[in-house]
Amino acid sequence: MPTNSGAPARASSKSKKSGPGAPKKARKVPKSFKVDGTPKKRWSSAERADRGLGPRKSGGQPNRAQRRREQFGAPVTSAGAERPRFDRESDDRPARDKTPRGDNRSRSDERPRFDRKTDERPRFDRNTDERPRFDRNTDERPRFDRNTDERPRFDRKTDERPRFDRKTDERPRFDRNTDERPRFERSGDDRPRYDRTKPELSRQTRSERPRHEAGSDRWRSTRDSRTGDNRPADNRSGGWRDDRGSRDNRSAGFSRGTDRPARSDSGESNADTMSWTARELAPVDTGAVTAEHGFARLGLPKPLVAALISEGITDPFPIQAATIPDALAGRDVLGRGQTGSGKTLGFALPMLTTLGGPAKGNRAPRGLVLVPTRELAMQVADVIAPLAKTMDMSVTLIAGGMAYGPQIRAFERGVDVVVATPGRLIDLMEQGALDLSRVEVAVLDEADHMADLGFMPAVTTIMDQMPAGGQRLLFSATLDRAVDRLVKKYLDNPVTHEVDSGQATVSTMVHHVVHILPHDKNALTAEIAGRPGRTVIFVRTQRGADRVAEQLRAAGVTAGALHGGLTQGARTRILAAFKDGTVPVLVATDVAARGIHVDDVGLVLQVDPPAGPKEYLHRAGRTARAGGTGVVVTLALPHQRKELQRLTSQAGVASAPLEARPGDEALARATGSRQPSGAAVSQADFEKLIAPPARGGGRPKNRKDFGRRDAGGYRGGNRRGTGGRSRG
DNA sequence: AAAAAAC
Repeated sequence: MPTNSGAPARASSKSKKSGPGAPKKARKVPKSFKVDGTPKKRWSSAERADRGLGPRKSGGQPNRAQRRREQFGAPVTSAGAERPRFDRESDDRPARDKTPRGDNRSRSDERPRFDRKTDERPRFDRNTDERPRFDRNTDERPRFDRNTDERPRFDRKTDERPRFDRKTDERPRFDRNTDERPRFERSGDDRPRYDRTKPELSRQTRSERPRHEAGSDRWRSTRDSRTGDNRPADNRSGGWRDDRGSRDNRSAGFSRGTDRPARSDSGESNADTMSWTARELAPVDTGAVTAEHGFARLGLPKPLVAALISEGITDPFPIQAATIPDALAGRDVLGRGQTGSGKTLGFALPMLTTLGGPAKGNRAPRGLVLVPTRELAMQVADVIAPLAKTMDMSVTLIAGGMAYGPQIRAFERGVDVVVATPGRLIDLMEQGALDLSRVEVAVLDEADHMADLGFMPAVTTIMDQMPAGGQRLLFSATLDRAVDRLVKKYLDNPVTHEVDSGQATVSTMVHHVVHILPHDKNALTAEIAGRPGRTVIFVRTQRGADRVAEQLRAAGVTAGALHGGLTQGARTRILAAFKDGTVPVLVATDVAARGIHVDDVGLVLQVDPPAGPKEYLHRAGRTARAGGTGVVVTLALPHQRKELQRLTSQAGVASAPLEARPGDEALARATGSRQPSGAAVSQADFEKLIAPPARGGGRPKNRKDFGRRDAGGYRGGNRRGTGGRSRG
């Protein structure tokens, strides 16, 4: 040890020597005692007033011990002998007890501390104190006498109360043999709603299907519908797949429901789901396509090229030009292209071309696209479906939060391409509704994300169901070593295409880190969100999204929250309202960070820092898509500055930070920020804005999922949906 | 650590 006699090291304080002559460090001495052990003078408020001082600030408030002294008299007085424990000179505690307890304890040192071994708290003098005391050895508190106490007590060994044991659970209320409620049986599944011979049943809403204790929170979910928090109290990080192993877990409320009632709309049906139907293209004239056309030169068939032209897509983007030929050649491909650079078509076009057309005979899916979120699944399916249609192939969207019936029936009819999120796909696999044994082309979109800890088990489960040797295409804007395990296990001699010219983000994107003060955060958020044009705001948590959206509406900015804790219907509606401009500001968790394309998002505001450089790039990538321009603003509180410096530097977008207070002109020039109106957007008005969208031209057929009660025909189509939300 | 992925 260094012999720093001038400043005793922590270990050396074992030394008894701490008297007046000893070297002192201020922090080693309880601050309310002088170094010689006598207590410091503490001014009374009258004395403070005499000296022209105001009341004590919080740090100077008497602490508990001091208040007690004032109230009960002072066991600790200037006579040091009366508080022997705190007289360092005469302290006779065992040496090890005199080890300093760390600087953070110094404040409390002025108060009698409780030492389990040596404490003889004066305030509870054994001889005079009348209050019942608890002594571990002798106490025979009458009210808790073990022998005479009549109250039922809990004894781990003999207690008969039904307790929940994961393995041996025999809770009376869920007795397997006597319970009458319809029950999920893994084998011999007789769930009525999945009876494939009676498709009508599948169309029933969940609330109409036989099910467990409708409305029973214990059964349904641990979701807290008041706070909007869908997180179960436990098992938050265990991975949702793990919950699937035990039906008992589910019955005991360990599940993670997806049917949280919409906020402040608690009367609404739980079955607030999303529907999807393939978009259709206007008929195209394939005769107009020449072999000289950009996409045709890549080797794509005429119907596809014609369909692209009809969509206004005439020339391949670089990532498409790079990956399509290799993919058509049957190679496994790792494709990395900047956000908004056209990766979806980069895998969709070769996949459809390879599949060539509808299968003859067995029409189990031959193409599979796996994506991390439901919204992205819908978006990808929306891109692929019309293209597939031109080649007489069908595309099915398989994702949670949607009715089972259409998905199961789709497989009965025959499907060529499946676009799916992992959870529902596995669910259907386990039901036997889905056969992946004929998949020829499998795509992992956002592959690096699909390879992370939370998704990996589900992804491998699915990949393992597909025949080995099929073609695999992995795409992401941030395709890094995270996918190595997947590549090693499932890909064969893949070719990598990285089309970003070394640039992390597109050149049309401008990045600002804005240093702000904590109390300015809400005002600045509102000013930036109040800019004209579409804005996406990212926050870290679901509740943060709800909160920021609410605050923005209170400030007069029409903003809606999007996160995984909402019902799927609510998710779909708010995204639709954002896309059509009804709601110009979307406040989202990272559920919207990847892949989601909305035209003309002019600015991405990160109110909370992203989790990492990849998340930064993906969030930022919601703007400046397909050649457009965009601004990315990241707010940085003082304690986040370093972190953001590191993040932006790792993401390759570091730039000189701005400092801004509300009303800042430089910020206004950079972002278009402006003072919001201040006229709050009421909850009722907001809910009108996100009323069920008229998807697919608003044909009643497409709206049935918003009027879920119409199955029996006793109620008109979307009545319930609009009626429920448009009141008030 | 959070979010996301099923009912």
